[in-house]
This record gives sequence, structure tokens and C-alpha cells, in this order.
Amino acid sequence: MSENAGRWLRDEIENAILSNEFGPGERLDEMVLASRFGVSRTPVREALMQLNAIGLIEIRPRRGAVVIDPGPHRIYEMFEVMAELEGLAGSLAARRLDEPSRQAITAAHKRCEHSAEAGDSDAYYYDNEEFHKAIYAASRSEFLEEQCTQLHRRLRPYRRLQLRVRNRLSTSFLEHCGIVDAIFAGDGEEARRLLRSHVGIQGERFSDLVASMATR
Amino acid sequence: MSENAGRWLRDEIENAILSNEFGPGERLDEMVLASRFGVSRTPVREALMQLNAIGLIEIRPRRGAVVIDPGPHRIYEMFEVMAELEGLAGSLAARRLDEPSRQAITAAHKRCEHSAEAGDSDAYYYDNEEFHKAIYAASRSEFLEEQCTQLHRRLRPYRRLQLRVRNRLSTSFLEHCGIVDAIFAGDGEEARRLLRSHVGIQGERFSDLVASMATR
DNA sequence: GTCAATGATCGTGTATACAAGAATTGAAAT
DNA sequence: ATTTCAATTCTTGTATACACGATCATTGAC
Repeated sequence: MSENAGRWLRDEIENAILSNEFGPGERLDEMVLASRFGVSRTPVREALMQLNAIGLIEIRPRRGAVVIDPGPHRIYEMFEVMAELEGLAGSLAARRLDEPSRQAITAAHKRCEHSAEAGDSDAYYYDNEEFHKAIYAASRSEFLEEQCTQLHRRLRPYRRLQLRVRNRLSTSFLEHCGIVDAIFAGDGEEARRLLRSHVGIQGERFSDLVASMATR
Repeated sequence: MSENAGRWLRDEIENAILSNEFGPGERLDEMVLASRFGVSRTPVREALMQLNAIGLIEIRPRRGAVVIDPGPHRIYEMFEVMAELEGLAGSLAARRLDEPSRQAITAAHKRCEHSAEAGDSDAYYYDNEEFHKAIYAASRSEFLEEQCTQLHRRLRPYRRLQLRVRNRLSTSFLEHCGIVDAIFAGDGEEARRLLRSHVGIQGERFSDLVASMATR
């Protein structure tokens, strides 16, 4: 348990939402949560407000908190923004790359390769996250890194869905290769372009997303 | 006063921070704030946590809240991200422009023109905000609009500083003209490019920022 | 039978009380 | 004089109690 109950609860409830235990639209009763986690309403309310700030739930005054249902279109919009931010991170990384960042990216990239070859989608899911985070860090813009990490976290469940699509694993890794090449070559604009299309969900990938959301 | 004290307090304290009444690094005592605003600590704590989520203050466990001091470099990073998001908004606006958005942009642009000609920096500050918001809305991406609005709000005080720089008013308006042309022409990439350089603070504008921050 | 009004009930919003960790101050020892 | 340790005080974190608005059900009228 984290040092204060509020943040611990935030993570607990967040996980419950991301793992779909609390489905979209579901009402979150403060007292129910309080007794479930063995605390009073006060830290529960703190956690709920933080989740509200993150954008996972909506708190309507005097009417309680409900889990937000983003809907395919909004998810598409979120990926669109994510693509833009990652593109920026990539272009900065390419221009500012130093040795530690280079090594971090290489290491994460290698781990992705192993997971992809093994066809281990769960491992790739994790390694992919590390790969992208390595690029955020390499941008050497702390603010950008924070923004990317936050949005990445929020998109986590949908990313997971995407990886289940046929061939997505190897396609994703191939795209990573191009991105790494561009960054290491110092080609910021190419890195930006590749990351944008890697992260965004254009064309058929959008229907893939909608389809996988329908069957969860 | 808003319907619940928490949000009202959030706005109150936020304004106090943005207007520099609570300076960077300053400690925010819950009881002091509570008695100042005539409420108990509970809504004060709620407001502080929301401000923490926004990024205006930092809450260290058991050690209270302090106003964050971004520092020139971090502000630069924030403008860099803002420029990217606005660029995206502009490019989407150019591709998706409809009649209501076109009218909204035109109206805001006209108001900017008047303020700029009058040399009224306060009026321009406000009209400029409306102009940019019109572009966010024209992107027809609700999520992007929210992100832009949020970041714009956070950068408000520094934007204000920037406008005080000599000739910035007319320069800014001239840039607006180009942006409007590109959007109305449906040239998404040009709109993106122009907005990026309009919003970002490259070169001498960065030293202008640092200088104006030092003398406030 | 349907709709509206009124009262009951439930849940959130706020205040206050209590617990526990951190900062501070003072004294003692080196 | 300086440093360290301990005790006190101050502030935050959590629980609980109370107030008020919203929702729901029941009853009455049309």
C-alpha cells in the first residue's frame, strides 16, 4: 500500500476500471468502495477526484461518479493526439539523442524483438510500453514525457486490444525498426512521420479497434 | 459561487496563483486557506488536489502543497507541446472546416484586428484567446479541444507576458492572417506549420520570455 | 390508467474530531 | 560555539457526524 490511502485507492480503482471490473457507465458508490477497501469515505473521495482529473470517471455534482465510456470515436481522437505527441517526442529524440538514451532505446527495442519473435503478445505489450517510454525520455523534454506517459496510460486498455489483431505484433515491430533507424540517423522529420503512423489508428485499424471493442 | 465549494475554491486559488498572489514555491496551508475563504479544510483539500492534477501545485505526502515554479526551460517545453497540439488542431480544422466554424474563426479574427489596430494589448489578449479556441473547436476533435484548452489555460500568464514585448501585437495579428488563409484554403499542412511557429517560442522570443519573467 | 405532487430514503457535500508524521525549538553534551 | 537528541507543536491524513439536495416511491387527482 502506498504511503497515503488516497493514492493507493486511486491505483486500485484505476486498475479495476482498466480491467473492466467497473464497466463504462457504472456508478461508483463512495460508501460501497469505502467498505470494500476498508477505509472511510474521505480517501475514497480523494481517489475519485484524482480519477476524475485523469479523465477516467466523471463526477457530476451531488450525483456521484460514473465510469466514463469514451466510445470509438473519442478513442480515435485520443490516439490521434497521442500520435502527434509521440511524433514530437521522436523528432526531438532524433535531434537530441545522447548515449544513455541510445542504449535505453536499443535495449527496449531488442526486448520487443524477442517478444515479437516468440509471438508472446503479453510480453510484447509490456516491452512495447518500455520502448515508447524510452523515446519519451530521449526527447529530453520533461513536460512532453509527462504528457505522453499520462496519455499512454489512459490508452493502455485499447492498445492491448489492438495487439490481439492478427499480424499486429510483427507489423508493429517492423515499424519500430524504421523508427529506431530514423532516430539513430538523426532524421527528426522521418522519426516524426513514422511514429505518427505507428501510433495513430488510420483506416482499417480503426475498424479493427471497433470490432475488438464489441467482442470484449 | 459555483454549486460546490470545492470547484469554486479551485478557481479562486487558481486565480490567486495565476495572478501571482501565491508565488512559485510558496507553501499553501490548508487551514489558512480554509479560514480565508470561510470554509472547512475538506473543500480546501479537494481544491488542492485538483490543482495538483492540473499541475499548478505539488502535493508532497505529509508535507503539504507548494506552488510549482516551472522555470523558463519547462515553460519553453510547455509551449513546444502547445505548438504541436495547435498545429494538429489547425490541420484538422483546415480539412474539416464547416460554415459555423468558418464564421466563428472569421469573427474572432476580426475582433483581433480591431484590438491590434487599437494597440489595446488587454483586449487583444482576450480576443486572441477566442481566436485560438475557435480553431480548437473547428478541429472537431473534442478530445483535442479539451487538451488544447487545458494547456492554453495553464500557459495563460506567460502568454500575457509575451504580448508586452514590443511589436508582438501586430506581428501576432499578421501571423493570424496567414493561419486563417491556410485554414480557409483547406491547406492543412500549411496551417499546421504556421500555427506551430506562431505558438512556439523559438529564438529571440525565448529570451524575451526570460527577460519579462525576470522583471515581473 | 396515467400523471403529478409530496414525503421518505439514499447519497453526496461539508464540518469537525482525532490520529500520526514532520518540523521546530530548546537543552545538554562535546 | 556547534551539534545532536528529545520533546513539543504544528500540519496533514483519516474517520465520523451532520446537512442538504436528488432520486424514488407512494398516494391522490384527473
